[in-house]
Amino acid sequence: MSKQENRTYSIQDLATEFHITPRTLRHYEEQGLIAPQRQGQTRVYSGADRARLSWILRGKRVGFSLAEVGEMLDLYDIGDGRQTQREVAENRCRERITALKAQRDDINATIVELEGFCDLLSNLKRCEKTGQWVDTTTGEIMSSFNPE
Amino acid sequence: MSKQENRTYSIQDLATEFHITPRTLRHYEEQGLIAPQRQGQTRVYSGADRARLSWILRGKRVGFSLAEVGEMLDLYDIGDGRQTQREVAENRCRERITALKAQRDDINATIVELEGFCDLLSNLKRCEKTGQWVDTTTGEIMSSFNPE
DNA sequence: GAAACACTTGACGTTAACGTCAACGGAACA
DNA sequence: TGTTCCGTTGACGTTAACGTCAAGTGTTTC
Repeated sequence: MSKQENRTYSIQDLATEFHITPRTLRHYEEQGLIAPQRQGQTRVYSGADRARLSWILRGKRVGFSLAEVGEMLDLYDIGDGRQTQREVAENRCRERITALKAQRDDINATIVELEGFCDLLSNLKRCEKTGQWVDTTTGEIMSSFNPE
Repeated sequence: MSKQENRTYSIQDLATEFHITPRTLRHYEEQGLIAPQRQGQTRVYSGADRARLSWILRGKRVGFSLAEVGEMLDLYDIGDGRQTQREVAENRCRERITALKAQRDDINATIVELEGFCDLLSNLKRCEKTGQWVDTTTGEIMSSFNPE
């Protein structure tokens, strides 16, 4: 059904693909974020491991700590737990969503502000009159400059 | 023109308002992110300092390091520099915007996925058939569970 | 069968972003 | 005038997330 159901990956395979180092993968394993099979001593990663890694890295990109990523992954695993466990998981999950939305708002605000500043830089003509840069959050003047 | 043009703030004022510690403010000063006036030894923060702090903290919330925040603030200050300086600033700025948009995409994807998982938790009935949780990024099965 | 690889496990080093503590200074008040 | 608050400057401690060795174990390759 899937494209390649049971492919496996070496530590270097995943490291190269996701632009990280083998050390990083071992570190994630030490932290209990991922647990590949072994062939003797050598780690063998499955497709599910790869998906987990992808999740971990995206979690990192959005600002989660490894501990937080671990907690989120645990939530998935709790999916098959008892009713109360599931409710706890759902609440933690919704909290995260709320936090992420707030973070998205911060990012949007920053983008707007930086774009405004960029436009101001690329086209000073339109701002010769004011020559001031005002923070959109507080309405305070952060700095001023003199157009030529 | 502004509401309260020339108010000042003590280190504790700002610490309390922004839910940080005085130590943090001193640290930001050590890193050259902010430079309040002095009355003798004591730091006296202006409205502009407050705006700067607000910017710093939002930068942190969106995932900037202190060094990156410092660089961004420098860009603002370069606004009044020479033409070439300004072009450099604008490029760096646009790079940042691109990165922020990518980050926003990551956040949106994470929100979608978490919301899907939340819904799955809160209403298992609809998933009794599959009982599997699939990563949206890779299409790989991350875990499975048994509905009651 | 020796060399070259890829992988392993320690274990110590590093950087960022503060926390924490000691020791001190000046105003304000009982 | 002594204590109680802010505030200050060192300076060392801490945590997270790896980096960076060293030293050893298999496997393929010439």
